Amino acid sequence: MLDPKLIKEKPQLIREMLKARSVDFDLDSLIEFDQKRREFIIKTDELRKKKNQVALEISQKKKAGEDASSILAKMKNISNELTKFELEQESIENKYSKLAMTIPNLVHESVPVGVDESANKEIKKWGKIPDFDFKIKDHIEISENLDLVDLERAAKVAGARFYYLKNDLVRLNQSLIHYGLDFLAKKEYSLVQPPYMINRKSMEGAVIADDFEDVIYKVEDEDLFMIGTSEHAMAAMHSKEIIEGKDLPLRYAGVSPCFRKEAGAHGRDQKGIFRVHQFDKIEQFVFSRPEDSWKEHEKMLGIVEEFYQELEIPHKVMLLSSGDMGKISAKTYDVEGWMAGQNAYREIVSCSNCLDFQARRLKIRFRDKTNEDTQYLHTLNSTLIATTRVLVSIMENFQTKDGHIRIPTVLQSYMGNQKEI
RNA sequence: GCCGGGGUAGCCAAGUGGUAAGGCGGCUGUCUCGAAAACAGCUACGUGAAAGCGUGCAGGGGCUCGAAUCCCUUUCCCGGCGCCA
Repeated sequence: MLDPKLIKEKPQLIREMLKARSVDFDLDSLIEFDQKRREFIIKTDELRKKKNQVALEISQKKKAGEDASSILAKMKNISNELTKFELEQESIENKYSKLAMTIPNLVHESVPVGVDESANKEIKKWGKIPDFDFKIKDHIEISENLDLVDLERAAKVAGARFYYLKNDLVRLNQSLIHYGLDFLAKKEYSLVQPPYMINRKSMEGAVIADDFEDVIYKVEDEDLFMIGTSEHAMAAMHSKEIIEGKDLPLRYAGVSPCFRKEAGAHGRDQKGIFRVHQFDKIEQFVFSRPEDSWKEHEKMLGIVEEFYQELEIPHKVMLLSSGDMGKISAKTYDVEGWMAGQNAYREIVSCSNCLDFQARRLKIRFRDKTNEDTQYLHTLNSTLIATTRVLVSIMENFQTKDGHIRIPTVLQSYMGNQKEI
């Protein structure tokens, strides 16, 4: 959600944002609803004032033991009229907020303007792409040969885009998680294992309507939705709270499974465990003072870069264009890791600053002193590890001539000093 | 799951149908060389240029001229019992 005052005072700024994102949004209606909404507030407030005055009169007459029947009739009329006004006001408020909830976030000035990923900008590149002196396999073939993944039975039991991890790949998955948590704990993140299902209000605060349809699974007959990432549960964690300024920034490392419909991805990455309905993830989530959020954004990216350098995964950092970026984000870096089997860099991390967009929806505020006006804080999120994608990268980049997988050095101690799968 | 007790402002807390007590913490002002103390005002959200006005007593609904208060319902917390990995 954007600041209604900003929309009212600088509609031109909003129009530019919509154009940069190539988003079709009925801004004129929103402005009109907002204006009507304000008019109704004034009208109903006036009537309420009258009602309070009459109620006081009644109370005084009754206390004095006088007859109040003529005023009672007057009061009944005011009450009826007020009910009508309130219904109308509620209806216009609903129209306004429903539309306001679908407007995308502002776009930071450093974001390249463009319609899709072709306008993304490469910022950095790290690591040497591995050079193989044998014919390499993709992760599907490797995992079949070593009995590490069973896709066929998963399809039978759950459907497409599911998998059974098996044997040492299960251990490698757990090792990645363990290593990632230790890594963030050292950076003074608080570790959080959130609820894997959250209610509608919380989900709507963290996610924009389109994504709701395309990625979020709903639990039948319950007000519960499966989280698409721990970001969703962590964003809502402090909803409706006023945080003390001295406690900011709050840095959390969330670990959870992630559940995604992948409804818009038909035909893409159809095979293997690269794009799946369920995977484990460690996520960085930061609640920050507004003035610090850009600094925090770069800091999160730095942590990600350091992590993948230690893991020895060649990668590049992409700055997403206005058209490719998610609607809740004002600026997003993707980190793309090398996947030898695809001979390509593929997305493994997404690192975003959402400014006060989620905070407004979730009413997360802060202040330094108790009498000070509250201010919305800024929220930021970044993947540290989406395990399945990192597993693909490790399997493909670290494969050996004899068909095995070398375990990255930093993970070996987590695997009982095992060096190879 | 059952029985009982609860949810009032940043925190504590009074209030059984007629304008939301009080305290703590905080801010500003007066005073002071400065501070403390004392005193006064302010200390949720909306609207408004402002004065002000309105809303707000866990959420939703109802009865009533009028609801923090009565009724229904949902939810969360505490205690007890039951069940359970």
